[in-house]
Amino acid sequence: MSRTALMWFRRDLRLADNPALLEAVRAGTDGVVPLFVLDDRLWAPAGPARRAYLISSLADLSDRIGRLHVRRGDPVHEVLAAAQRAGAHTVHIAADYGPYGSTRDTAVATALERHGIQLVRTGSPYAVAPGRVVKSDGRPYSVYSPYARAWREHGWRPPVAAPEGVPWVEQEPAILPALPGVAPMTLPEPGEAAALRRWSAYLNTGLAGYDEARNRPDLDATSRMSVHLKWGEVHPRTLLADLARHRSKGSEVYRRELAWRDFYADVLWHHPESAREHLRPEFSAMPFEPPGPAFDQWCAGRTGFPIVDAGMRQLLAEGWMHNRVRMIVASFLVKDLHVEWQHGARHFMARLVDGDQASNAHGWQWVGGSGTDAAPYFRVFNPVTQAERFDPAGDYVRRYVPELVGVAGAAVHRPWRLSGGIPGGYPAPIVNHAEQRRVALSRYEAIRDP
DNA sequence: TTTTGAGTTGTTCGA
DNA sequence: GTCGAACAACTCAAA
Repeated sequence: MSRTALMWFRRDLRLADNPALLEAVRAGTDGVVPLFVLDDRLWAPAGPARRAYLISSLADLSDRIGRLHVRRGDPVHEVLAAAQRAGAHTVHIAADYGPYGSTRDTAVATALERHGIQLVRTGSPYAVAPGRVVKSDGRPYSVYSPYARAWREHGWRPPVAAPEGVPWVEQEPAILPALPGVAPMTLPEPGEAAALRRWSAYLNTGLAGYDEARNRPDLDATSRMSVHLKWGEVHPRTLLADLARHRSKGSEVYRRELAWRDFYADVLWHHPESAREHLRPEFSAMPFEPPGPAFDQWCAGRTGFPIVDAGMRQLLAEGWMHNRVRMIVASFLVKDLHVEWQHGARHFMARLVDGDQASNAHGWQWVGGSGTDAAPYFRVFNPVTQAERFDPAGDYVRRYVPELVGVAGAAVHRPWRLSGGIPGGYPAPIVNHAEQRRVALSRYEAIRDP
């Protein structure tokens, strides 16, 4: 009887701290077939940055294990076909809790079962899997703080080591398919080893000051773990275990950010429709503007508000944006341009190298006010105040907005005030913020008490 | 069972 | 310039 197992990698492109892989090794005494399926449904909306990063991370994983089988198509067909070719009796995965992923996995499990093959789910991409932390009445939390407290009390397992001497099965030449739509751009170094190197360096140099410096886009003060967490090149358990050994205010705050990640995955698990719809139904009555020329200017980084434009251009250039700036540009789209959050969220997902459906949709809804535990409606980010507070010398803006490199210091945040006028080629502000703030507040007022 | 108070990444206004 | 209050409404947990 065959003892071959199939390890279906998805968002867990690592060998260390990978319980599903340990299960596969335990079950596959005769061999473990490593498989990745480029899922057509996920490939198309991933956008050039995320596609390019994924391909290079897969190449890295393939190098490390000898040969990763990469297929493209419908997972229901590809996983079954690969399992049958290998004679595998079990297929091993880390559970996916997203609206599409969980449905897809159920379909794959059903197809496998018809052929006597079992889909074994072990672990998840989260420290605490969605649905595991609930209130005393059994219902899910809808507010972050109590969730985070319960999340901490619930706790998580310690990391597990990478398996040694895995009998990887080389089934066929695994050449990454030539793929259209992969943009040549400068992306973070991919792979598990690079992720752990970066993390280790951050632990020693950046973490202690994280609580303050994390809000400063002009500094390179964040860990940049988001892309590695997105693809599971590192598991949050690994980070949490290291955080516990590096006690500081920065460490505490960093752990809270990991709790936000689990919280949003939990919210999406309980409310799958919130990936696309307002979580608070009253927002369906909110008047929004259809995306028009102003939306295009926002996408292109030509709103005339330097901090907004710098952020949007960083996104286009690097597939990444500093989190503080994500909030500023999101607030600008929803509350200054009155465009529904879904349009901005879609643009983000098409560009971000670390784009995660749960964090993205609920980050946007937090800003827009329609989410679980969202910012109160009257919290409208002022793009100039935010810029002066968090990019005090204007370095971040000048890095991404070449039209303004000649403007020294914080004056760069108000180019319309420069004595020589707005530098050539840079747009005038497309809206009056104070005015649009009042418009936003009155629109929120309207849906509050109909 | 009911009450109370804390929470939540901001801005503006007026003293 | 600095500081506290006001800007709502609601969840959650402790009292």
